[in-house]
Amino acid sequence: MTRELNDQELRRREELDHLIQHGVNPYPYTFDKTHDATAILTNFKDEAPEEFKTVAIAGRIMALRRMGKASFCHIQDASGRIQAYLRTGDIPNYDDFKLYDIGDIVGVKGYVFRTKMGEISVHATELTLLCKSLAPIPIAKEVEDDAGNKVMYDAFADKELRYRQRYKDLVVNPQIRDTFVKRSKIITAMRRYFDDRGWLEVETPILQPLYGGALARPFTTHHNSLDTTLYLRIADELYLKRLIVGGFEGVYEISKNFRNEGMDKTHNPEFTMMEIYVAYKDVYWMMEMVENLLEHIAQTALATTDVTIGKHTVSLKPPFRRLPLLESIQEYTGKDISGMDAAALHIVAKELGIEVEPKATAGKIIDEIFSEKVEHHLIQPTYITDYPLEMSPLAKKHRSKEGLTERFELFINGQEFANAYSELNDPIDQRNRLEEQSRFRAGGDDEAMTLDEDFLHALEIGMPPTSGLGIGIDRLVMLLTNQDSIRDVLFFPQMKRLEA
RNA sequence: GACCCCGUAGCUCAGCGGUAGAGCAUUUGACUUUUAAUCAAAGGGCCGAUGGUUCGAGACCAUCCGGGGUCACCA
Repeated sequence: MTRELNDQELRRREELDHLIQHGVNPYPYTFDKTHDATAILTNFKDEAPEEFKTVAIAGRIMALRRMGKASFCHIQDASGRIQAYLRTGDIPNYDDFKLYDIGDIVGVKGYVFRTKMGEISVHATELTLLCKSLAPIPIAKEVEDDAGNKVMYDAFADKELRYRQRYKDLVVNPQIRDTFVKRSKIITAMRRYFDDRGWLEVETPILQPLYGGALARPFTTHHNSLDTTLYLRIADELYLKRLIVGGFEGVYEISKNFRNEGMDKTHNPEFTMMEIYVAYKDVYWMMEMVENLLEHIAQTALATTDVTIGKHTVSLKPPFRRLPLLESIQEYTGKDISGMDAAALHIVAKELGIEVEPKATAGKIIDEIFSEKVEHHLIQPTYITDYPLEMSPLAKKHRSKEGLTERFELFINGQEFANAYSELNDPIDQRNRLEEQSRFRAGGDDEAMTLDEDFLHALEIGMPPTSGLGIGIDRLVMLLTNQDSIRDVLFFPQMKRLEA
């Protein structure tokens, strides 16, 4: 498909042709870069300019001021921006420079100096075109007003275009790179924490013949050779547990999960989850591990445990508050619902002004009350513990509290961040619970779990006592980078396809 | 899925019934230390799409397509 070129695109193609006619390769192979822009800016000293007598920088031209026989441009590399000064006579190809544009990638060799206006710059002795840009980029200009505030002119602000063309967003709004650099640091810190403790990073199938380990609608696909339906995983859980059965004592996986559900500020159809399983541990051990882990990550990635998110400051310093689910409801509603059956809970929900479906089970109603009345209060890190059995088909029964499980969810800033159990390893109990899920499914709950015979067989071989945890990485990054939309922590968030 | 807002030049936006506008970007000219460089001139648009109302629609109405936001769904 060809598309009509606008005047700026046509002009750049003409310039490209001219450069080629002049013997310039507009797309050369390498450039020997010696310095990052920021390294020069921070290390250059006026009393010792000889330390920067020959530098080679490379990057994209982001601003261009031509003044006849001399020009200034700003060159942006991964570290930042530095000004280059180009003068006829100093470089042999100054005339070709007129065919360069904002957006072109260039290499500049030269010496560092400070201009009359005080800006540290590179005085070019060689100029090399490294990539001719054929499409114009938006130009963001930033200036400080009299009060010292930064004012943006012509920012690239259209969110749709920024998400669809993230490459352009990163060029024009380089400050957003910080979020993604932090994302990488967060994941690296987490990985290192686990590796240091001897737990093994593993990979398990994304294409699964049965989906399980969570309650969600899957994406469905088809394998041609096997002529069979496969599902994109909604969770790693059942495969990681098989590895614990196999004898590994600590395994974790950081990977994409896929859920075929609504999209909003905290949900993308593909998202990154970390799941870890450690043998011979229970959920109480896991609480201590998680709070230490989060402290470690915050210290490593942010150098502080006090995190600003929206209007709140959250402290990730251990220990985190622990609050049983039913007590949390009592604390925020004044209602003691312990021991109530579904009928009694329906009445309580009505008193609290919460609408629930008439056929809702006790677990669903409790969850509804929690979501409506408690969750948004949980700003500081809080472990909600002791979830009802029917809400937790893969968690071990509580060792002392009837009808409850050994489970916690971690809430921060009113959102769920982690979910963990003492993992159910009794194969007979597990079969009963999954069969109950099957009955929910038959009753119309299309998100109830499927029964995975092979997983049950693995449990029959025997899984040691194990604690497991899942942490939503995207939300963790949002928390630690003070972003309120998941789209701002994903390079390429899911968008609707545009018609041709 | 419901409701509200948005879609006009490469970018950011104004125009809200009467000949399509501004700033930046772009082009041409001047300028060998500029800083949103400056000065002078110029080009650039199926006003998201399709129907309708009207003598006349970028504007009003309807539908559709994209996006943002609230809510619902996501235990």
